[in-house]
Amino acid sequence: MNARSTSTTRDRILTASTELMRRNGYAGTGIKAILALSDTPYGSLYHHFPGGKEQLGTETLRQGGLAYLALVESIYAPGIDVVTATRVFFEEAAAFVESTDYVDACPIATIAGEIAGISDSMRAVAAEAFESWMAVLTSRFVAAGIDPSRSHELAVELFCAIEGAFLLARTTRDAEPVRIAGRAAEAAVQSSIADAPQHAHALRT
Amino acid sequence: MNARSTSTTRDRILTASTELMRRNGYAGTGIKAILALSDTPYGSLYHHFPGGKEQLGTETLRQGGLAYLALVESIYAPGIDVVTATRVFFEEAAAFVESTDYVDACPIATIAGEIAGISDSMRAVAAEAFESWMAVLTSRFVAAGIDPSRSHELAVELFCAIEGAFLLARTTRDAEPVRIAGRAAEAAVQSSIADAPQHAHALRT
DNA sequence: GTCTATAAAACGATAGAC
DNA sequence: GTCTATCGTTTTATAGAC
Repeated sequence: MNARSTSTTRDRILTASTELMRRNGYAGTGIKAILALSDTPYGSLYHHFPGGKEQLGTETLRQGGLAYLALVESIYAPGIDVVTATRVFFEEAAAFVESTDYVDACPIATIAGEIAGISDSMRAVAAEAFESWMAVLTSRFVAAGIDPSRSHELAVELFCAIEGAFLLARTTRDAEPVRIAGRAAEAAVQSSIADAPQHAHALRT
Repeated sequence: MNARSTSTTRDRILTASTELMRRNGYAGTGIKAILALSDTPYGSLYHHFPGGKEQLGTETLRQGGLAYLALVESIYAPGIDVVTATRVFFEEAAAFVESTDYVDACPIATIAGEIAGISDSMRAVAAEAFESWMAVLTSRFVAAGIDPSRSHELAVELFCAIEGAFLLARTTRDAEPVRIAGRAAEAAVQSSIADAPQHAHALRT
């Protein structure tokens, strides 16, 4: 056995789980649907995921979180202008939602909203993923000269804008909310840079 | 039979459904759990909701939408300063999420995210509810002297901010994102008024 | 590690007495 | 309109052959 063959089946299951759960949520996605999509026999799933559905959900959240983290890091590449990055991020998000006919948006938001109140272990993994995205944004804003405290707020604002817009876009089958949220986000980043002091930080009244 | 007794059982079922589905979603909420919470026998549900679970979900979305519409209308009361209303709205939202130990937030967002891709009829009802809230916001902003097109964008931005913040607050068990989003929303409304070409007098000072 | 057959429980829904 | 008993299906999970 080589390294590739030992992880292929497991990855295929996880890919199918991510695709289905991001659309229909955790409770709305059946084990059998995951097996059918990944073309995997029933028993293999419990060999690779002995913890059953909850383990599968947890690792789906983790994988989705890492995938989106990579996307955020690639768009907010170190050294790239954060205003431009913000515009590109929302533009690409809007185009993506449209390209999937409004079924796919955030890989883990639907799951997170559903399990936040019933599984604390899954909730914690989702929280970790969300915070990892915002940590990247915060660090990029700080690197752009924005006050650390303001950078964190800005990251939270951007997160809220994109997630709220994703929900609205999927529900109304219209990507315009993502573009509207994007223009607002871009302006917020722009004005935060304009307000940023060059050296000593001044207290704002 | 009088008017009150004919609607009591039905309302009790709907109240229980709203409470459970807003937390655990549509697929995550079982009929039996709704019956147990509402202390209603099994058969009564299918007497009042012959369409079964999907009808129950649809009317839950409708009721949740109307309840939140009333809340938005009460906070954004005609004649009240929209900047103040925005601050109050987010402050009360943050306090509410905390008071429920981060399990309750938007009454229909969790359901909407889950069913957007599987039930077009339920999706349409959720979209109608979301748009009714934004219509109130838009009309209030227009009344405050903000350009109609800008008013609509502002309403979308506020919707995205609160829904994204709700998701983040429930997932991280922290209401601070709601407060951060609120301050940003308040500033956005404020600056939109400042940019407004005409007089921005509130009807009442 | 892969696969099938099946167990055990939960689900949505119905029938029919009252 | 209320309530109980129960149907048929689907669900998660396991057992055991290969």
